[in-house]
Amino acid sequence: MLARYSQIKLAILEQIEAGDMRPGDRVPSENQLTEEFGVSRMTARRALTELVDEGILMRSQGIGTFVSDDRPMSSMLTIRSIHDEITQRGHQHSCQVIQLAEVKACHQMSIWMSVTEGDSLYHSQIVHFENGKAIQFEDRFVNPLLAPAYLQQNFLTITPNQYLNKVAPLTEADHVIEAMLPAMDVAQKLDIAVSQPCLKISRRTFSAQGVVSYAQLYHPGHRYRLGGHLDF
Amino acid sequence: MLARYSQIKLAILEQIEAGDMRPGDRVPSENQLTEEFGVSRMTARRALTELVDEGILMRSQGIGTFVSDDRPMSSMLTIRSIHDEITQRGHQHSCQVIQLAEVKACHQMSIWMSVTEGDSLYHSQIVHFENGKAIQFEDRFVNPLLAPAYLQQNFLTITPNQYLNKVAPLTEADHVIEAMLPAMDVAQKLDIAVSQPCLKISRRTFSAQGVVSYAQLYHPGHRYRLGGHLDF
DNA sequence: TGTATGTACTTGTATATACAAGTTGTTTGA
DNA sequence: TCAAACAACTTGTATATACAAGTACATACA
Repeated sequence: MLARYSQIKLAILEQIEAGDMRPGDRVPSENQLTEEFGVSRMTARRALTELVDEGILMRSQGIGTFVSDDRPMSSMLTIRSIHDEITQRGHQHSCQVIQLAEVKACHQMSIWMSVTEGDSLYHSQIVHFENGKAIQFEDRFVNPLLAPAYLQQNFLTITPNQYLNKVAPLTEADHVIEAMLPAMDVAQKLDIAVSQPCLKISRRTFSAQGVVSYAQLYHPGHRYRLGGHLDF
Repeated sequence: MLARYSQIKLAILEQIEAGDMRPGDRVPSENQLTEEFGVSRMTARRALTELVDEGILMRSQGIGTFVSDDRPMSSMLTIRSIHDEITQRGHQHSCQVIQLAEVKACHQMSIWMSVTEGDSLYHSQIVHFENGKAIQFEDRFVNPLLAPAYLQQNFLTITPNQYLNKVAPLTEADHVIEAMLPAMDVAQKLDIAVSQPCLKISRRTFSAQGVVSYAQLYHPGHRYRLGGHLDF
């Protein structure tokens, strides 16, 4: 059962999606939504406020709330399997599983993955190679409830990403990209010096049921770049 | 007169800024804030909710609200002025113009900017500061035909990005992100050691008339991260 | 000892209400 | 005619309240 403010959000989004409301059009005022949906003004307000925060709507005091302009905003990072990425370049992909085990969630991890501290998590560490050279060290935690057979997978034939996308299709993701010096063990796994900068991507992926996985991906700075293209 | 929920937000931000609360620390619960500031729970809640939306705090039902990792994040999906990015975090932006001149296009640059080798280009070098700390070294080449008054701008009041977007609205962009060690002169401008990794973004921006600008943006790895969110 | 239960906390959702503040159009009055 | 005042709308801020849902810990019980 969805929260009522979520239902109102969906109703508005559907109308925009269907073209019933176009950019610049006025959406019902808080009071109109209050009557239409039989909720209090604060609930209607919450729906509008969140849509404004998400960039879908714009509002001005005294005037009203409106559908904002279309922002096509193609995402610059599509989430692709490292395997596809490498083979698409015509190169050979191989990988080595370093660890595959069940662990207990520490405090930090429990917050990131929205589980209780001490809950079971699956943990995998895999190094990916492109033409024999290490190109990614993947340190990943997985929610066992959403991917119960994770530990039984043969990651030499299917990447974690591919598997997770199969059992719990992605609906959302957020990620952070940073430049850093690798810890000693990371440097060793990537076969680089500790003074070689790394590109690190920390990514949480969501399915409809919640956080599926938290992955930290380390790439040797001199062997890997991220590219993207934006249209406006 | 600031709204009370804004005052509470500021109070919390100041404590984080001052180091009284560090990443992972617990912030007062809604009820504690209610007593401490003499406001209703909904008002305290609004302060926390907005800080969560801004990525400053994280919260879990039944557990509490915590300070999240405090390094600045910028959305990687949109091209924004570094000035907006910094002021939106409530921080102070300043910058220093190192160079502003007309140069001849070298071979490499002529290809990147789709001009003839030897053609005139405008070249600027600017260091941007967040609360006095260098956060971006911007090395930019501009097509004079599309932004003829570029050299006359006062970049202390308008960033190159803002100006270019005004005279030649962006239609497209592509960029490459990489981790690297800074050259000596870059390290010096960012006031970091040459052994400190940098996040480098190389970006070409297009308007309807063609390539407007080619920029190389260097950020200290330990002071800057790129963040993004994807929906499917 | 181990398990269930209760309690006290946390955040999440929802309502009803009040007044402030900004905008627009109409009406009133000089 | 023109300008001030007003009314009717909008969103913005703030309170008091209630219950739901998730977590943690102590306590009671078998």
